[in-house]
This record gives sequence, C-alpha cells and structure tokens, in this order.
Amino acid sequence: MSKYIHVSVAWPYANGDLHVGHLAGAYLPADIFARYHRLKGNYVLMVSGSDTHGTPISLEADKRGVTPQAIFERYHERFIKTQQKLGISYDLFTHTDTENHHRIAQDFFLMLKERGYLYVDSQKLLYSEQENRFLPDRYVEGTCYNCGYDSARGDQCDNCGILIDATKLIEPRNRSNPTDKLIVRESQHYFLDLSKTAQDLLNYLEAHQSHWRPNVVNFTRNLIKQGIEEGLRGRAYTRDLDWGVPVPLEGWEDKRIYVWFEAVNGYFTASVEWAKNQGEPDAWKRWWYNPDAQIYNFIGKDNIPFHTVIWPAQLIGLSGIYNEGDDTPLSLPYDVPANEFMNIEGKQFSKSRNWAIWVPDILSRYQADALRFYVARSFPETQDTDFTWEGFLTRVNNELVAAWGNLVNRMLGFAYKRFDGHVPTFDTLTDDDQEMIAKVEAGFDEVGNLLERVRLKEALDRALELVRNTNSYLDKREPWKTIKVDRADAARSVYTVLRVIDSLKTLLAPFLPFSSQEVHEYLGYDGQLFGDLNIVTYEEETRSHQALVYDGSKAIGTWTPSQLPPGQALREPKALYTKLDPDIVEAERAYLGQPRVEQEI
RNA sequence: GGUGAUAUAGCUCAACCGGUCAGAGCGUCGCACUCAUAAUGCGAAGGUUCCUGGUUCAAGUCCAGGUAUCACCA
Repeated sequence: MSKYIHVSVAWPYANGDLHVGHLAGAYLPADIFARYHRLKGNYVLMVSGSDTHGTPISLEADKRGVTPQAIFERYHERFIKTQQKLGISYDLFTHTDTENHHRIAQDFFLMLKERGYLYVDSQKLLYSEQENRFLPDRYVEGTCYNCGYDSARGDQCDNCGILIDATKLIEPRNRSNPTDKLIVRESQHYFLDLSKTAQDLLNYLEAHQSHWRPNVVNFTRNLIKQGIEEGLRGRAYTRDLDWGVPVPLEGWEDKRIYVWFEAVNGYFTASVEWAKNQGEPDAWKRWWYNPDAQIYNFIGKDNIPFHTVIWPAQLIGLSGIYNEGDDTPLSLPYDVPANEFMNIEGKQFSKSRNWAIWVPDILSRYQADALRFYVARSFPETQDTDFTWEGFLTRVNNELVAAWGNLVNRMLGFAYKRFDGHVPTFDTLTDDDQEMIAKVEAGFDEVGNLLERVRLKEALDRALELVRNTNSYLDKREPWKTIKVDRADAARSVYTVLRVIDSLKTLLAPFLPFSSQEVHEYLGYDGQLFGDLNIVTYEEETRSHQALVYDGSKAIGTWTPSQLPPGQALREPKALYTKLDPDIVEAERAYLGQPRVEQEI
C-alpha cells in the first residue's frame, strides 16, 4: 500500500546564498528522505521556497540601496540553480511573493479572525517621526538598560548578551539616521490566541511523542505547559512593516502579516500551487485532508516553536478550509525531525564575517555527491557538528572513494575486461556467495527502517558497513586468482559482487543519486533511477515566478534487491569519484573569514 | 534568569527500557594481497564515558549540585 508522504522543508530567507548549514539542517535530510520514499513507491510531495519577506530582506536591500524585490529575485534564482545542481528534489520550490501565497495567507488570517482565534491588542513600539513609521528592532540601537553599553541593538545587547525590549532602551536611535528621534507609541495588532488550541496541541503531542525526537517533544511540551500556567499569551500575528503580505482589512493598510506566521503557511500554499500547476487543483487534499498521510517538517533547531506550536495551532484553527464543508481535519505534522547546527571549523556560521561555506562555491570545485556524502556523514541529528575541510578530505578519500568508489571500479573494470564486457554467467553459487547476497538483501529492510525513522546517519552507516562487508567478501573469494585456475568459480564470485553492487547502488541512491545513476548505467541498465529536476516559469495574473520542479515521470528506480541478469552487456566503467588533493584543506581554509565575491552559478 | 539539548578512545560519532555497553569508522602500528583512483583485507594498541555527591546487587545509562557549549523564551 503506497503512502502519502509530505516533506515540508524550511523556507530560506532569500537574502544571501545557501551555506552548508542550510544543507545539513534541512534540505539534504529532506531530499534523502523524499528520494527514499519515492523509490519505495510512496506518493511524495516535497515543497519549499524562498522566503521573500521579513526584516533580513529589507535590511539587505537597504544596505545595497535596492528594492527588497531585487534582493529576493536574485537569491531565489541562485537558490534554484544551486539546488538543481545538488539534486534537492523538490516537487515544487517556489517563493512567498506569489499571488497564490498572498491570497491563501490572507484567507488564513481572515478565517482565524472570524473563528475567534485572533484578538486585537495594543503593543508599545518605537516610532520614527521623520520616517513616519514604526521601526523594526533591527533598525534600532541605543544604550543598554542592563549594562549601560551604548550601542546595544534593538533586539539584543552585544555586550552583556541579554535580549532587549527596544522600547526600554535608553536614548534609542535610528541606526540609519542618527539624528532621528524615536518615541514610544502604541500600535494595534492581531494576536494568535494560543490558549484556544493549547489542549489540542498537548493531545497532538501525546499522540506523536513515541516517534518524535525526545528533545523536540520535551521542548514543545514545556513550552505549551509553561504557556498554560502563565495564561499562554498570544503571539503577534501582524507587524508594522511595509514589506510583506498585507493585512486584508480596511484601516490596516500599513501593516503586514508577521513573516514567521506567513512563511510556515507556505507548506500549504506551495502544495496548492503544485496541484494547480499539475492541472489537478484538488490534488493537495491527498496530503492535507487525508488522515493517513504523513507530514514531515525538516527544520533547524531554532525553528522548533514555530513548527510544533504556531503552525499546528494555525492548522487546528483553519480546519475545513477550502474543503466544501467536509469535516476531515487538516493534517498536522506527523514528525518534526529538527536538526541541530553545523558549525564551520569549530566556529559558528557568520554571514557578516563570512565564516561560512557557500554551497554554490563548493559545487564549482567538488562533485555534488561528494558534498552530499560528507554532509550526510556529519548530519547534526543529535548534537551540533562541525564541517572541517580535513574531515571532508578524509571522509571523501577514505570512505567514498576508497571503499565504495573503488569497489565499483575494481569489479566493474575486472568484469568488463575479463568477462568480455558482460555480467558473467554461472553454474551455481557457493554458500559464501549466497550469504553475501542475502546479507545485502536484508539491508533493504534495515536501511529502509532507519530512513523511515529519519535516522539518516545510521542508515548511511549501515549501508557503508555493507560496502565494507563486500570488500571483505571479495578478498576472501579472490576472483583475480581463481580466474587463472578455475574460471567457473571466478564467474560465480564476480557475478555475486556485481549483483551486490547493483543492490548497494539502490541503498545508497537516496544519499548519492548522481553516482548511483552512473553505477546503474555501467551495469548495463537503461533508464533513470530518479526523475528530472527542471526550472520552470509560472505565470499568474499580474506576475510570473521561477520554480524548481521535480518531474518523476521517467523514474524507474525501486527499493528492491537486484535481480541482475547474467549475460547482460556492461558499459565501460569510469571512476565514480575524484580523489581529493590534500592541498585543498589549506586552500579552502584560507577562504574562511575573507571577503567573498559571488560568482555566477 | 527560565526551558530544552549536548559533553564517551587522537578525530567523528554509537550504545532503545539501568545488567557481555565500554563499541564502530577514520587516524596510528604490524601482517597479508595486487583486480582497483597505492585502493582492499586481517590483526593490535588507545578511554577515571565533563566534575562532585547520591540511589541500586548493578549506572555513560537514574537523582541532586556544578562546569562548558548550543537553541528558544523573558
């Protein structure tokens, strides 16, 4: 029975290129998970897109003296190209400045308001009389009321570290205009009434805690319980900004829907857009109004509250929307496998200091599968991890190239040369041969179960163990010796190892889609294991946008053990991976912390 | 300040409910092998499981306190 699997992936702010932290936290785990389920024959809908709103975009635009739109369009395009090269297989990677997204986010707001999940309250905020607007915290600085530091930011003091309430700053000022005087003024806002959904959220948590990561469960439970005890204050749903999705009410023209609330809506809006693009406008309901569907949110740990509290609260309040009176509830996330962070050479990522490894830059120098492999080996599933160039070098050279790449190369090359370019035919198989085949076939359940439980590192580790087992088997059977004295026996072991490689190719395919495809072809097969990733332009009434779109129509790969036909014609194999020069370690380290010029992708 | 997490061999990480759980891979050293991108295989050495107390017949594994790092919130 095929399952409906929705893979909701965090939406990156389109204010700069993707870095390896993005990859490790959300995009690569999501892709591996999605590719596995596709091989398994499940109905996968994997969506995400660029977050085009939010203060970081406006700030970047101000810094460069261009419009927010110019910023997000530039990076949206770069996101798409980068992820296409890396093979992150979104069914739809769109963005939040589409008519579709605006309309639905506004519908959400109106329905929540109508049903009483929102209430109006006033907030004290800093107001600029020169600019005639409320200033976001990040535009403000002043003297810290805690330590007296005179350049505390509006959200946090860099000197003593406390979080700042901008309205309490001593002598607050506008960062971009020091003569501007700021005053505290009241502003009306809508708030999401979390007390209305607290009990439902707890029940939902109870129902899922057995398969969630413990830190996500504990964190969320305490957040809600603490909230209930303290009366669970609402969270502001609207903001005083001019960049974002407008609040669809008269008299609220100056306000926008808070970007965090609106961006998570994207999982839904992108699903609707995908369905429309497919020419089946209701197709999204197979996931969102299907009690058996499973929705997975791939995010970083900084995002947990928005995905385990805010977004489910919205979904509870919105149930039945666009469903013509049917009372099926909207699907809440089945699992939120939040990852920790990936640091760089022992230090935290920093855009301003350029302490970062940019994905487009790496992809210009290394193979996509090499990057995927190292990042997957280092996924921060239970704790922060470190991307080091030394680690990249040794993992790629000693594991990917030496163990797996070399196994493929040595045996495909051997078979190609010594068995006349064909998979050997054989009389029978020895116990050792059968045992080897059985072991790797059992790997489909073992690795598959780990992948389904989103234990991706363990899954890869298990697959690599099978690779090592195969090398060990080979050393014992020594076809390069037996071929000189007992060709029939060499045929048995070479057939066995080719068949095992054929299976391993599938076990590794979610992690290494590009090189698995190569192995597939060297073994003499036609067709593609996965579908194609295309860049498509979609037109709406008043605007158009680009998107990255997975087309699975040509995919023939399945999560099943090899039935490699004896006698099948092989293709001449070439080395799968490039072995890395140790000099790259110093060369790459030298880029860290230095000014960077963005290259064309 | 509150909440949650993390701290285990040189390095990267495992160890579900407390009892062969003190492990794997890499690195190092030794041996074997030569089909292969000098790749592979076999074997060895390596740890007061952050610190201090406590519970228990038994604790990386539970409890209390502390230290360090990370995230979220005030």
